[in-house]
Amino acid sequence: MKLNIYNTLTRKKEIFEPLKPPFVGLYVCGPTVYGDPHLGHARPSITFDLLFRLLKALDYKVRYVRNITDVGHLENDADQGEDKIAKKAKLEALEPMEVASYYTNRYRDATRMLNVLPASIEPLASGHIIEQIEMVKKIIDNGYAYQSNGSIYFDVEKYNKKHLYGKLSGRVIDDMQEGTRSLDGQSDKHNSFDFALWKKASPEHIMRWPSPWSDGFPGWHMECSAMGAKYLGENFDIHGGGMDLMFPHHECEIAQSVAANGKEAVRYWVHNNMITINGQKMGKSLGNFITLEELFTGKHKLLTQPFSPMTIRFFILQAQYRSTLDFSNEALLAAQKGYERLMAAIKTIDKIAPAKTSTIDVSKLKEECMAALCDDLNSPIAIATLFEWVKTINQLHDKAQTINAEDLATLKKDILFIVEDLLGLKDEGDNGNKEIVSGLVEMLLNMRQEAKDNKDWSTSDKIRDKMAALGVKVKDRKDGFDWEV
RNA sequence: GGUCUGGUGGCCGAGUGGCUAGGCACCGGUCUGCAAAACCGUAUACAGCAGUUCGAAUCUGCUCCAGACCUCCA
Repeated sequence: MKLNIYNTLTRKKEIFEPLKPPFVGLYVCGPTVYGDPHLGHARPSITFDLLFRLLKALDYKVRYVRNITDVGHLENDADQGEDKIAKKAKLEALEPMEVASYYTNRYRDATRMLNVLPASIEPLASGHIIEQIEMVKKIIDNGYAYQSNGSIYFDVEKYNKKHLYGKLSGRVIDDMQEGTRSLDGQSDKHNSFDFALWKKASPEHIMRWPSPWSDGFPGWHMECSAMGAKYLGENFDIHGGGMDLMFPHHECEIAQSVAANGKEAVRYWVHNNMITINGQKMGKSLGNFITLEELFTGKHKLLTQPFSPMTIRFFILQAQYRSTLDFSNEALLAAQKGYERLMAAIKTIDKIAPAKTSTIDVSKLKEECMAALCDDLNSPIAIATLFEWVKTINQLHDKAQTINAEDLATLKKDILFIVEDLLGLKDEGDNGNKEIVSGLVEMLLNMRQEAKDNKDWSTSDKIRDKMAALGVKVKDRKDGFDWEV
């Protein structure tokens, strides 16, 4: 089965053909670590985790590179633009790397909870300064960058004469000139749309490295080009990220690669859409985001209850990655119920008694789910298919249909493969359910107490015996009961 | 202003020319001491207008509305 994937570059779904099968190079823009990971971050994490899992299931040997941006990401592109990490560090009186490490850990914790597989390589921008400097040198040597007050800028106009700047985002350079004319503080740049490859650090700037041009730091777009080339080669298969990165970030990456190496690096550009809240993009700059921790704990004014990591994952997978997905308590609650129903059905499989013959065709499950996922990661269709099987499983349990032992084994194997291995959904089980457990035990024992009060001894003994069998010891007292596991 | 998406039933969300996903919620029924679960069934929809077509949610045009990007954002 072949993967069909939407390529932003061509605005079409294309059959995926790796450059060097069976190897696949996948690069995805990770977070800039200056704040807590939020629901928006979960989207690309899960989307490309699904792609990673699917590619592996298709027997490709995948090298998945997901970077951590810990330097170079400016607040804006003007000369006075402040590095995001440095700014946060100043605010909290910390070493910049302290900030970066803290939020990197927070990000890793959150993605682990979402059952996102670790990337093959998770490089830090700050660990690849040399590679970035080397790439800037190449661009300068090829005549596509100029120096200005110790900073190096990419000469977009010159590049655009030979190549097409804007091919990914559909942007035209002449239009852009008008749109951004009003910004001040760009005296170092020849044109407003030129972007920084290397920035000279101001005296108070802490994060700085030596370079042939000045003590400074690399521009944001450099890191992905440099690290992608380092770990995946000058030519690789897939580059992913959020749609909001399409311009300027990814556009600049293309220009940098062409300017440095004479060819484009990426074959397939894949972009996930945004999560919205009340129809508006959820984003740090808009201040309307909900962090993942807030979701997991329910501590946010917009949340009526906590939502588990798997509920979030299921919620995101219920939409196709190229559509916007609107957040609401109602939608999350629906996702939670649906997820629970799916998990319950998987447990029910073990209770089905095999029959001599099957009235169902088990082979279709895996086939249809794989076909859906291979069609541009259509996880909603895969999930819809799963729910048809949830119904079938329940019917089998009710003996409205029959299944033989062999098919039953296949059914279980395939459904676990789709749900756990591909979609990455796992049973959250009893973790952290102590309150529920003790609540349940108390409730049972209170019921038993009522039975005892009514002298319904058979019931009360039955409850005690069954609970004992489950490992709950009941101790009667004069005025009630004690219990322990 | 430029570029680009999208508007599907109470909510979320698939679906690119006929066969009208799926989840959640609702309603009726079966089952059940009651409840829950499960099963069976019903209902509700394609922003508007015009056009193409035997036939359009799906194609074309226009209108309205919403959103994204054009400064940083996943």
